[in-house]
Amino acid sequence: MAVAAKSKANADDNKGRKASKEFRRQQLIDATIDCLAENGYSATTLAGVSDRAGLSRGIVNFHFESKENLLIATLQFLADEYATNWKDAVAKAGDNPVEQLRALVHADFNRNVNTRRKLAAWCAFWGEARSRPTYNALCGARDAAYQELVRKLCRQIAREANHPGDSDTIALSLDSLLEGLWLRMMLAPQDIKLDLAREAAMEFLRNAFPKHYPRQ
Amino acid sequence: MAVAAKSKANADDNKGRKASKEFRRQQLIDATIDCLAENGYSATTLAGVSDRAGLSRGIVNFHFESKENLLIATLQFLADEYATNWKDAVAKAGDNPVEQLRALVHADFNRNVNTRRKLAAWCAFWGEARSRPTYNALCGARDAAYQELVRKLCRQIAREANHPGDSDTIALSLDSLLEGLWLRMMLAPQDIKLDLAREAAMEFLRNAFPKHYPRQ
DNA sequence: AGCCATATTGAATGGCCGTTCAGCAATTAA
DNA sequence: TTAATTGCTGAACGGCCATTCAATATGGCT
Repeated sequence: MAVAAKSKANADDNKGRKASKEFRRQQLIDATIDCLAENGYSATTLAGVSDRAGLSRGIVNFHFESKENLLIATLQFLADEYATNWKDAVAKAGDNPVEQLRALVHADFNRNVNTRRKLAAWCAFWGEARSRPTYNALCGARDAAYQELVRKLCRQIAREANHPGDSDTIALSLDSLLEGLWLRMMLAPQDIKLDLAREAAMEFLRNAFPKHYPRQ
Repeated sequence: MAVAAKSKANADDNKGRKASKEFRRQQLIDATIDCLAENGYSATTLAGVSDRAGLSRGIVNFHFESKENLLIATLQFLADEYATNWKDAVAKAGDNPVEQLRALVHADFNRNVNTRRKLAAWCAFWGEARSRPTYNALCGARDAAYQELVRKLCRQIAREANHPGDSDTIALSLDSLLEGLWLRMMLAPQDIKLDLAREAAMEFLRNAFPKHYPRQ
């Protein structure tokens, strides 16, 4: 899905040999996400990926050198997309920390980033992250910059409100809650839809900072 | 570690051929948890498991028929242990919903259940759960009964307090927060220790039900 | 048209891993 | 001591899968 990248000015080179290197890479990354979502990490094979992309067996090694590289590139893509998403959202929210934090939370449930297949792919990498340093580094999905920003915003808001609790603890809870909601959406998608999850996260904000996120 | 089970009255049959069937199974399950934690799901092999258990190659198929069965038994063990842990904790907490919920939260950070290796094993299964119905069923770690109880307790407490928010939403957030904290403890164990995670969860309760969980 | 560069193919290769099973060793019963 | 039972072993087998690479197809260029 959503193959956006194109290297040069040539627009619609999407089929056959005309496809640029960048396009092929993205095509294979998309197929990999599909396979991860459908079969899990352990059952994701190069044969499966190339079949799904409608290309031949050797194609991945041609474009990525190895399976490992393909998987890293896939995770890298997910991480970049995720980071771009929340950075854009915050940038659009203006200067107010309260609005910025609200935007950050909403960004997590953006329909572009928060797809079933992408959720499942993230989760597949989480499962392997402990044993692979490279994955672990990229899997700090909500990476250092994200966490730092959440902490900063919580601190600002808490100071304004003379909030009794420790703002860093609230920031940690918020991070974890968002990740936990993603995990639940993966494990039990029938129970918890996007709107419900976002509502749960907003309810958290209302409880943590009642003055800044009033009800109704 | 912590191999407790023994089938009959014979106590210290822990080595050699005397080991009972149950003991061997548990020994292999423990080795599997170690391998999952160390190598991840995809790199967990029967050779690795039997090596770690100090037994021969064919041992797993002898006791479990197949690798798949071993993994299911391992997940089953983790799920049972987890369930026993929170049920015991709640039982000891008396009749008060407030105390019961507090006990439930604390149970999640019990040092018996919340180990690095067990966390990592859980996470390994989460990554595969989407594509394997059997795992998915068992991976509702905080299973139906657990979630039902959390909802019930939140409802009771919220009613007493005339709480403005929807108690089911708070219950969902709490579930997700706890799972998210587990995930974070796995992905970044150096950043977040047991005490910090528990503190974050308790802070959530204080914010959600300030009258019932007062500060200090 | 003819040529070159290069993207792509797919059969061949080799390694790894789950499974099998005939045999061995330990324990128990007779 | 002998026989029978049963836990356990580890070599052998077969299948799957990542990787390689010589051959081929394609598009751009002159």
